[in-house]
Amino acid sequence: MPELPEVETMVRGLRMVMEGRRIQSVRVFDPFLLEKVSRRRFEQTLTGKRVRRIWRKGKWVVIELAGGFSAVIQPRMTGGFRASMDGNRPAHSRILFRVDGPHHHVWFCDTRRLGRVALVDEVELAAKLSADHHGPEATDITATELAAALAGTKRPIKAALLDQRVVSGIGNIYADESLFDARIHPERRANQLTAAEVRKLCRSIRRIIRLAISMQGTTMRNYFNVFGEAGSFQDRHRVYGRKDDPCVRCKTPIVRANIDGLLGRSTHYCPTCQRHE
DNA sequence: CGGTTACCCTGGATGC
DNA sequence: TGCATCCAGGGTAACC
Repeated sequence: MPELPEVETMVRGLRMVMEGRRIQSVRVFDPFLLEKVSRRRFEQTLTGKRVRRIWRKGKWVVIELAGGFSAVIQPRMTGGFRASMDGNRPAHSRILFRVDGPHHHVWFCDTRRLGRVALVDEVELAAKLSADHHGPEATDITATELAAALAGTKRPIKAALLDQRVVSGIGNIYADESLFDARIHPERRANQLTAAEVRKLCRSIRRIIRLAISMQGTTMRNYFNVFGEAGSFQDRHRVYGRKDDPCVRCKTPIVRANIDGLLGRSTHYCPTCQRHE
């Protein structure tokens, strides 16, 4: 579920409960999520290590340990962390990190089990976070960078925005919201946007993603931060989840459609404000 | 190579 | 109430 603002919120919470602390134990309840590492090695490698730093790249969480190893977590659709002071297991909890702070228990929960967890050294970490997987961050991508990434592809602009190598951190919600803000139709071919449109889209992306971070992300159904609190950016959605509602700019009913090349994900837009020409 | 598709999972909502 | 069907904010391998 989470896109960049939700993952950023997640990471800020994790820092409060884990950063600088020592991991006392790790328990993997569902090894299915582990990527190329056994349950035993994952648990043993993390146990006893101090958490040096927690950060994110796009929608991926990095828990950096003293000594050089890092855990890289991809929450994908339904993954998230939950801190607690007692040992009660939350629903769908898959991994437990016990630390030496007041929030002794940090759980990784994932309803659909699509999330992935890797254990990497410095070299593997650099490879995982390279341009093979991630373009510039949506929080600060420049118009020059965006223009360069879009020039080479005739895919629909929305498909390009969902490609993490073009811009890192955007998912279905923020793609729709950014395109509405920039008044660009989601099916426009990426390489046919004018320079002015690319600049505008770039500003919209940065503005919306930053605003969403300040509002702790979007909670539609099951995203909550580390402390179980909902975000509030859903109150500012202009198109996502607003099918048939009047456009805030022109009153035209918002359309929800399936467009090609998006793996069946739904697309919301205003057919009047976002013209296809 | 760029672009598209199938698929990995589970559970809640919707429809009959 | 029960059951079938559809849908979900992601990412990647395999394919054309």
